[in-house]
Amino acid sequence: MGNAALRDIAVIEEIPFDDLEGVVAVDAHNWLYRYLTTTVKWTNSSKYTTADGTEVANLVGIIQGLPKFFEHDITPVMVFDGGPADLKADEIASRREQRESYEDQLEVAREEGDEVAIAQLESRTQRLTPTIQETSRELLRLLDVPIVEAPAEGEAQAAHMARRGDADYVGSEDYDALLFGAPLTLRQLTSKGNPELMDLEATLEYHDLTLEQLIDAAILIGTDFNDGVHGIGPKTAISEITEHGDLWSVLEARGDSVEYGDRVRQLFRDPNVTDDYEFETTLEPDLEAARAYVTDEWGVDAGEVERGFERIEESVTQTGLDRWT
DNA sequence: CGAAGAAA
DNA sequence: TTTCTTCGG
Repeated sequence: MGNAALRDIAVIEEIPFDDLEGVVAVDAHNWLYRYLTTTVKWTNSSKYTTADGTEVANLVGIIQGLPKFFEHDITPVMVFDGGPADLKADEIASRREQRESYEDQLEVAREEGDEVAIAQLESRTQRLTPTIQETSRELLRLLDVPIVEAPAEGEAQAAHMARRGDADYVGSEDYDALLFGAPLTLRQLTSKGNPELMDLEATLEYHDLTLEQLIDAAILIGTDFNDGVHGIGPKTAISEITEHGDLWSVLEARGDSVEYGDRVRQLFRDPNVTDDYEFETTLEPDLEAARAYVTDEWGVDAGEVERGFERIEESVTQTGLDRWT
């Protein structure tokens, strides 16, 4: 099940865009997914599909979404989910292998009934096609937007970067970021109004919990990787953890059990992340190449991306996008 | 995922 | 008051 109940636990406040400054490690999958579901929805979907049926809504989404960052003092770093770490010229074959490898792993997990592994793989596999991943990366590269390849969940990697101080915020709609230990998470970066700031320290302080206890509470409620205990919502989860200390004590006291509790706990406490990344925050986008890529190479209607490019261009000429160094 | 209404 | 369920986006 989902874990929308975390919203009731997390300390979240609206923050003016102009108060933001620094680097935001964006969960690229979530960010892109947003446009693939919403942008396509209310407009003519054929507009975002080429003659041979290739989805290009992601390109439109990127061009419409990036100005949000550029027009304010925040540099996006796009963190992609685990997959091929290297995107060179001869990657088609290896990418296919990678996909099949995921499929195989999923198959094995299903056969074994390993619910946690299934959930984990599905969260990575979802529905960003290889083409979408590839064209997104290429467009971002032309725009000089940094990309980081996560070994597994992009969410976890982004949180890791924020914890190390290499990013000031994690950008994601997902409350899981909190459980992965992201100090500050920005939500609603795509929509019109101001974003929300989710504060881990404030959350822990408010409930007088440790991060480990917060994770345990979340497991009781239910996460993307496990079903919670029936009858336990945010309120009782917090009070039970507070009373008994940790997950196992709570379960023992109530005579309840939770499937794969230890696995899920480990998933959040010690996620698969890497220190092997590097990026510059001084952006030098090649707008001409980006325009050509989107309109000429992929045939996107120029009108669809005109305003977005203009906004990016204005940001570039006015600020050079190099305020951060 | 969020909102709203039912159920507990 | 809190949790469960359903439905819309």
